Amino acid sequence: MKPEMTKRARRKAERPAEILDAAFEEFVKNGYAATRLEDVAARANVTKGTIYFYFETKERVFDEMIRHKSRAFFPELGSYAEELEGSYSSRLHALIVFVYRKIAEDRTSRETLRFLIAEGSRFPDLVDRHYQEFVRPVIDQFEKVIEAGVAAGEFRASPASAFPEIVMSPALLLSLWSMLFGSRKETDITVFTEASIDLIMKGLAAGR
Amino acid sequence: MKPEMTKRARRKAERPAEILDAAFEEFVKNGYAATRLEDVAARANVTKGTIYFYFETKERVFDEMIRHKSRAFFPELGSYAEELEGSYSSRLHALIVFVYRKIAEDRTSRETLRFLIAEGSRFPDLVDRHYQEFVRPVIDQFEKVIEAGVAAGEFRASPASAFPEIVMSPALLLSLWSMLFGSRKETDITVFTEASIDLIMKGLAAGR
Amino acid sequence: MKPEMTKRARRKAERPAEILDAAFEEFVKNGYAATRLEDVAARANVTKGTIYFYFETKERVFDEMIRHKSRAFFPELGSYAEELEGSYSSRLHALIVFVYRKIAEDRTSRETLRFLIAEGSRFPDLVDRHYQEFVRPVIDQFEKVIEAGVAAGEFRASPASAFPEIVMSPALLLSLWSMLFGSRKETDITVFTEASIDLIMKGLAAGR
Amino acid sequence: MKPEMTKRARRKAERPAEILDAAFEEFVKNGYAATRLEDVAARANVTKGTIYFYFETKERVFDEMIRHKSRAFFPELGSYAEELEGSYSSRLHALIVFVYRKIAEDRTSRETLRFLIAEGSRFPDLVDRHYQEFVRPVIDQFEKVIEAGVAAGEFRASPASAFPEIVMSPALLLSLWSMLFGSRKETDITVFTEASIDLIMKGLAAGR
DNA sequence: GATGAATGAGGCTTCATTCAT
DNA sequence: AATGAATGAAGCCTCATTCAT
Repeated sequence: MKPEMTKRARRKAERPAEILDAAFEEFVKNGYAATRLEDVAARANVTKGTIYFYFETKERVFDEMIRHKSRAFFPELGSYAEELEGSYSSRLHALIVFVYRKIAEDRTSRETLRFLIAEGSRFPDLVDRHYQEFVRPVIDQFEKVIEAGVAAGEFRASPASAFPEIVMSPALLLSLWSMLFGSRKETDITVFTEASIDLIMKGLAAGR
Repeated sequence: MKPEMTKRARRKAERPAEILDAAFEEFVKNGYAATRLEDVAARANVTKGTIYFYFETKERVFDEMIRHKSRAFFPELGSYAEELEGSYSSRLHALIVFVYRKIAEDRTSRETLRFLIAEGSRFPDLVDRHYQEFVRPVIDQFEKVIEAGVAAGEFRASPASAFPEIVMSPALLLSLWSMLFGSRKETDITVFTEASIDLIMKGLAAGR
Repeated sequence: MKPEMTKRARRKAERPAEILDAAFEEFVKNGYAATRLEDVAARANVTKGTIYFYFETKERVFDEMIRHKSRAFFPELGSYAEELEGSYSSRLHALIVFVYRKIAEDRTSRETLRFLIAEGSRFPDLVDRHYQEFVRPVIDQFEKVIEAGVAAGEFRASPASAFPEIVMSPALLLSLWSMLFGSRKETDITVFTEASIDLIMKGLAAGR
Repeated sequence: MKPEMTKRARRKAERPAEILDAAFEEFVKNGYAATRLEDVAARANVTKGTIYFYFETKERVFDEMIRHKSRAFFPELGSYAEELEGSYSSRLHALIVFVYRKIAEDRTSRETLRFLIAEGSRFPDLVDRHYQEFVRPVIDQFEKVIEAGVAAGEFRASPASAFPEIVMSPALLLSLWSMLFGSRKETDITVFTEASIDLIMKGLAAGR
């Protein structure tokens, strides 16, 4: 009768992801506490009961949603820097651009960051996991490239080497800016990115 | 019996601030939606009804709490840069230190930033106001100093001049870090500050 | 300083009545339960506390308000019919006009009737009192005139004599109409009155 | 276990009516503002939440309750007079008896009238609707019969013809009487009805 | 698997009432 | 006499969660 009802099995397999995608949108819109599971259900075209068939509680929905959205996030991350070639400053440049793409430009990661900031105290495990899986590895990548660059005489032995995350701080600023002022303050991402990379590179560069 | 229960008038004048201070703590702990006004009342040593004597709704309590906490925040801000003397790089240095002190080290401003991120969509006016009163003025200060420094030949004409806020991005990173990972990742603020300033200054410095 | 504050004593003596007048207006506007004593106070230009200085409870305010408004209502009632002269039909005519004036045209009595209907079950004493002081006496007046008229051969011995209040039913209808449909259905009171009296008189008149 | 707990579907279809019936009783007992939805729920053997599953607000419950109770009220009304035969005075007689039955004797309609009087200002739409659906049609019926009767020479061209509702005023008086004085003043409805009809008929009758 | 009616704890808000000043 | 800050009981409404179908 209903053509879209043909592959029931297929639907069934997709349901959880559909629910989590709907949950993402609703949680983005209202935050954790103010989101009603009923609205999540409506957006996913199921009923409240169905959500409880797949997830035990609202907290669980939120937690799984974050996992779901983070899943295919930085899979290539661990090895990205190793594939880079050329001068260390060009490698660092590539790495920063990579981070910008992930952090500042992508809506999902921006909203995930917002979730961590807003609901972190309610979901400390989430924060831990993100630190270990995403933040720490990224910092490590930066650290390696910078240290190697210093060793190679490309970068000076600046005190900033002790805080490699500084080089990604403009990306976070951009992310925050669009999170907070979104429509209010338009920023040309490309130009901003190049400007910040230019500043960082000059800041790190060895004298002469 | 209770010595602090002296003057009714004095209490009345203090009550709103007491309530807003209590509200700050509770909202910090649970976020807007998950905070119960009853807990705010208990923390302020009043009853629920008293809160409603001073504030119309929970939203209003939140809004006024933010105003209250922001009030004496950047009063000297507009004129700070003008009082600075010496080379432009030393002025910029002083300005960055000033911002660090305000943004990265102060718990109140950190949590206010968290509120803006977490509840901004529910309180768009708040975000507007903070942009106009705090963010824009700070950016303007940076812009003036940098432009003057460029004109004086102290700083190079870098593309970063178009985005003066970049120079405060490490401060925001630090603020975010302590917001998110607080206990998990201790950072030596002083060292971090100096490291980031060193990086920024070198990045802006005129060649030769 | 404030000229209206001169005669404090005078104010004091008038306060209760001012409060009750204000209460009347507010109770008319919202009904008993939905009226806030605070609004009554505001309308009377006093504060809530003052109301409690004069009246024990909200119920008491309502009760006294009704008494206050009913006080000078039918003082002449008991003796009105006795002062009438002429034919019984002219006396009845005068009596009906008198009732119309009191019941159908006067806002205070109309709203009092509404109070009795709306809040009667909460204030049974009020209803009792009004029945004994106003309704019963009026009916008795009608009864006397009608009986005398029948005895005199002016009116026929109709079964309606057993229910003298029937002759005032059009007045109540009019009162109800304006209570309910007020603006919706304008009725020319004078014409309506004369029409209903004409009908009643003809209905009571002795044949031939 | 509980035999009445049979079919879920059947319950679902019945619930709203059960709730509205319970609401009627509670609103009758206390009036709109003083009625607690919790008591309505208890009377309907459901919980508070269930009421909100079917109705959006307390106002909505009240509004729908009135609709529910008025629904099968005057369905035959529009055509009743047309089915009447015989002399116009016998038709009018039948019509008045019909109205008595509906208005003065029926508890539901009496309490509905009380609601309109008591809560009319809070629910102006309700008053409008009742005027258009019930009051106006009834008046129109009377008007037609009286005019035809006048044209046929059965009734005189009295000024009361301009206010046909006068003929139902005794019925409203009776309704009011039982609303207000209920137990206090017992009236024999049948006798009262006949007495008032006798009066009205004589009042309208053509001379000779 | 999915539904959606039903539950009930819990939070926001109101307001009659009190009482120190 | 009058004030108005403070109280706290009570009611409306929401929504996560359950469960019979």
